[in-house]
Amino acid sequence: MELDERKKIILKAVIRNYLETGEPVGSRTISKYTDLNLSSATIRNEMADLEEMGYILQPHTSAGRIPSDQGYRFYVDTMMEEKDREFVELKEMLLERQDKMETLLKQVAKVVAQNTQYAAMISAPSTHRNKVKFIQLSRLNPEQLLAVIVVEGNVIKNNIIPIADDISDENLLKLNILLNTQLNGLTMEEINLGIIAALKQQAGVHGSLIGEVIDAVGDAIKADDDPEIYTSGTNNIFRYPELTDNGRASELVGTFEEKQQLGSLIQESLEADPGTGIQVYIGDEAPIKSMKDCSVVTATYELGEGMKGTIGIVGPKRMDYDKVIGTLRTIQSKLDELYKKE
Amino acid sequence: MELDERKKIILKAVIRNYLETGEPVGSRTISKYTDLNLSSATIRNEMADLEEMGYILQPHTSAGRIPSDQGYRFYVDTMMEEKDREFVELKEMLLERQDKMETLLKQVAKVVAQNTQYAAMISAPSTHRNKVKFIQLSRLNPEQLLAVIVVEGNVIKNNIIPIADDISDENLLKLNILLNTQLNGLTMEEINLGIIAALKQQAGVHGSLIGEVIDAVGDAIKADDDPEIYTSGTNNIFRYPELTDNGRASELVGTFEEKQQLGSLIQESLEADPGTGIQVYIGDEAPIKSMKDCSVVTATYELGEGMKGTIGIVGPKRMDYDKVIGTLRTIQSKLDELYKKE
DNA sequence: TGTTAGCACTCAACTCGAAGGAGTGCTAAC
DNA sequence: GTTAGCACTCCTTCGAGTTGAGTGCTAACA
Repeated sequence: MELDERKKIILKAVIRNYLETGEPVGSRTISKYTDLNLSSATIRNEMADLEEMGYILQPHTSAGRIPSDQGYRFYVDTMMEEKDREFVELKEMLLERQDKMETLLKQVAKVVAQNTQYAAMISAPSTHRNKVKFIQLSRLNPEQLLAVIVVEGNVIKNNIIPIADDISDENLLKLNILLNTQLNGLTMEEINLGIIAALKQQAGVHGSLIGEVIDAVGDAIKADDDPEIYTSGTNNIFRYPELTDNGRASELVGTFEEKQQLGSLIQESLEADPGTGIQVYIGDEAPIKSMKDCSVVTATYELGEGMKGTIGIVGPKRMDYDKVIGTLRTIQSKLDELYKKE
Repeated sequence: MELDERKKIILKAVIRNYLETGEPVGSRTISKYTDLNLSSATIRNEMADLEEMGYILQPHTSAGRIPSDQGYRFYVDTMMEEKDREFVELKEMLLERQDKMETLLKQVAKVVAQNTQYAAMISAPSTHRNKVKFIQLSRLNPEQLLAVIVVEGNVIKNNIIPIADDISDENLLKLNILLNTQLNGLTMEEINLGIIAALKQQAGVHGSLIGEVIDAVGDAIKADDDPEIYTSGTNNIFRYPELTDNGRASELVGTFEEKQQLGSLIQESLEADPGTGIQVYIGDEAPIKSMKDCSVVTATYELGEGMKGTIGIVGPKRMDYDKVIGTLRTIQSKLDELYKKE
């Protein structure tokens, strides 16, 4: 069977109505709601078809219809194609460029959660593809060196390196020059074991000490800080009984604490990004079991210089997709503006 | 009226029983539970007295008794006096000394939450009283300096300082020497505006540029990183209906996300610490409104060099105080061991 | 005087059935 | 193809009745 124009209108009306009220939608409501001027009986026939086709379903025999996952998917797909969403005016917007990335990200998560009334999460941009701008080794004391590495985007990494023997100022200076000339301009991704080995060779036969230090610097660069993810508005899930009834709240709250699980979701969305930067996962489509009754909308953001991160919004399937996507687009562009001048 | 020995035994029996079952305790239960060999009628008389004295209360006329806040307080106080708690064997213990403080703290929170089955939080040790070990300014590029400050305990702070004019290598070297000779050995707390002003004077009439840089270094030192607090096991609160019924879960989950509120609680417990390092807040005693139906147990820990932080456990009032306090004591000593050798 | 048995009473929790109502599917007529 | 009408379904709500745990009080007992 085909989804003819009238069925589409009815389907959309059902979904819109359900998004607003959260209650199953009956045929009489649709009959009044739309300007199709059809009786409820006719609508009933159409709705029976739509149910057979899998777009809507009945919680029980004598109830109205609610959208199925397939129905939501249809709605999201056609909506996204149909019109470019307008930007949304954000309330309590207070995004300023921050010294600390962390502060900014927490702010963004908060603004998003407050504006949408869903749970929000945000991942720190990966710096793997950022270029090393500056490396410095300093002697803290005879047993410890301090390595400071600055990459584009002013992300700073520190590492304290324990050393077996003291190192002379001269050697330290040489080492600093060597590291900077050889590594500056490379991305963290590019600095692999081969390059480290080559470095060691160039450092000459200064003995194992230098080798150790170079290894430690390499480690510091590669060190994959576990995925930094910040969340906000977790308690917004309590606004939606379908997410919290039957003790499901516990599972969801737990998931929001397990940053690793959220990380996998964000990873997935980065990989699957078709270019629009926005993706919608409905129910089982998200790779996290505890979110099977949720919808997740993710957006890739960019903070200049190719630093990409992801914002995610988690809410009930009857989420206000328009508003959420609008909010995310707005945030995307604000962040873009904020860091354009760099 | 006095709390005679028999009343104490009965009160403890009521509390113990309620901690185990979570159900109001009736007189017949006590009559069998204790070896007082008293009939339920006698117990009823005693319980009526205890209620009048405020140690227990009835949810409704025909129900058993549950402990009041005052009752819990009595229980905790006498228990804590009576015996030194034994340490508790921790399950899934995996505490290793970590390069990153953050990783360790998250681990501790997780271990505590898993072992107690309550919600746990931990604050990063304050470094205000730690001494500055090392300061270094480096030139990133003509417009930016990088300030790196290392304090005892190997805590590293970074700051990028924008400068109006380029600075010569010579001046930078001088500045570094000045900063290190003047500030090393002082605690972050001690470095106030007066000292900064004195520094500026010593730097001479090098003009406003140097002054600005010194100010920025001062700011970097004082910069109060907002209280780093990590939580784990938030979803454990769902194990206790009295915390989650009537939509109270939302408020609690929200509180666990608002690190600032948790910070005030931790601050309060640091200030009130009588020396034992362990404190119990029952109901309203904690300074956070949303925790009025909870008990909070806090413990101060120390990571060598006077770096003190706080661990907190939040659960229902009918918390297994013995186990919780034992767990915290165990953690305290493990952390102490872990960092003793520094 | 303290303890106990006995009894009437209270009140939350559970069960059950009836009533109400929203909504459907089907049929027959337009 | 559309619609009015009607029987049917099934969730929800409500009140009544029942149950059972537990109490407070009284009177008797050691």
